[in-house]
Amino acid sequence: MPLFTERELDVMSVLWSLHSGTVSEVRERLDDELAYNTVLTVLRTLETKGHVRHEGEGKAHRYFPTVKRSEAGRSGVTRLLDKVFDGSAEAMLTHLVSDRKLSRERLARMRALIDDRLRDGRRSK
Amino acid sequence: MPLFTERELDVMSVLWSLHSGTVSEVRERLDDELAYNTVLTVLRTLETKGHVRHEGEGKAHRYFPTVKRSEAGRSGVTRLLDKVFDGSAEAMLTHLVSDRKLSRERLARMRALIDDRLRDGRRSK
DNA sequence: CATCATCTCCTAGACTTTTAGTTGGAGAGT
DNA sequence: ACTCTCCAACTAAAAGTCTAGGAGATGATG
Repeated sequence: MPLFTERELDVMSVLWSLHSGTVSEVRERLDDELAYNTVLTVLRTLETKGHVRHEGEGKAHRYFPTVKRSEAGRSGVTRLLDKVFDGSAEAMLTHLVSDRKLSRERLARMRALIDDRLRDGRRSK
Repeated sequence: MPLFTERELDVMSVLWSLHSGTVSEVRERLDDELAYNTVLTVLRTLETKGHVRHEGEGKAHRYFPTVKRSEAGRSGVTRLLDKVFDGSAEAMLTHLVSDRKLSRERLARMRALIDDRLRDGRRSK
């Protein structure tokens, strides 16, 4: 189960959206202004932990996530669900849909997702 | 925005479910077997940060959460949504409903939750 | 060859997690 | 009253992790 610190998550977030990145590329996209070396350090820590790997690219290194967004997503959701929502998926969903500007389209897709599950369940029960 | 470390979250989780607890009560409910002092230290750290408070009870201290589950829930969901799911509530919902033993009843309630939002949205748009 | 970007090595403060050892009070026994 | 034991809190601190970045080597390129 991948677990990230705050800063590591910032960096992973950038890598997931770029698919890969050099230290400079990551650095540019971060919200906070960090020194080049700081970003490099975080990437190396992530590499030690096995969450990213790198390849040489000219003189620079290009880093790739080895953990998928969805894996991190799963463990994050599980953790939050267990520890904070005491296993109540409804409680968590409430926060997900409340007080947030979700378009009708998005909400409709979300409902469709649940409908699908309800249909599947009927058969496989 | 309350932010908890791993261990702090374990302890908060127990406090939320018991509503309050002494060091020993919390200790007994934790999954990991920690020394009494370890739990005490975590509680004191949480108190310093303002996430719990305590009252005397005989010679012992009784700790109370000062942060509600729902507050922690909101910030947790927001963080996960932004950093891991790149703002996609559907993607997050997918993890919430997939590959988990959710009862029909629970799924139905979840759908109802979204239906409510869709109805509200129609009026307030 | 000088320069610029990037890497490697290293340091350091702050925070987290864990625990050993100490203090003090309440109740039980003598 | 004195001492023993038990419990809980407090003190102190070791060990580990996280965050941040300086100093200097390196290598590609003008």
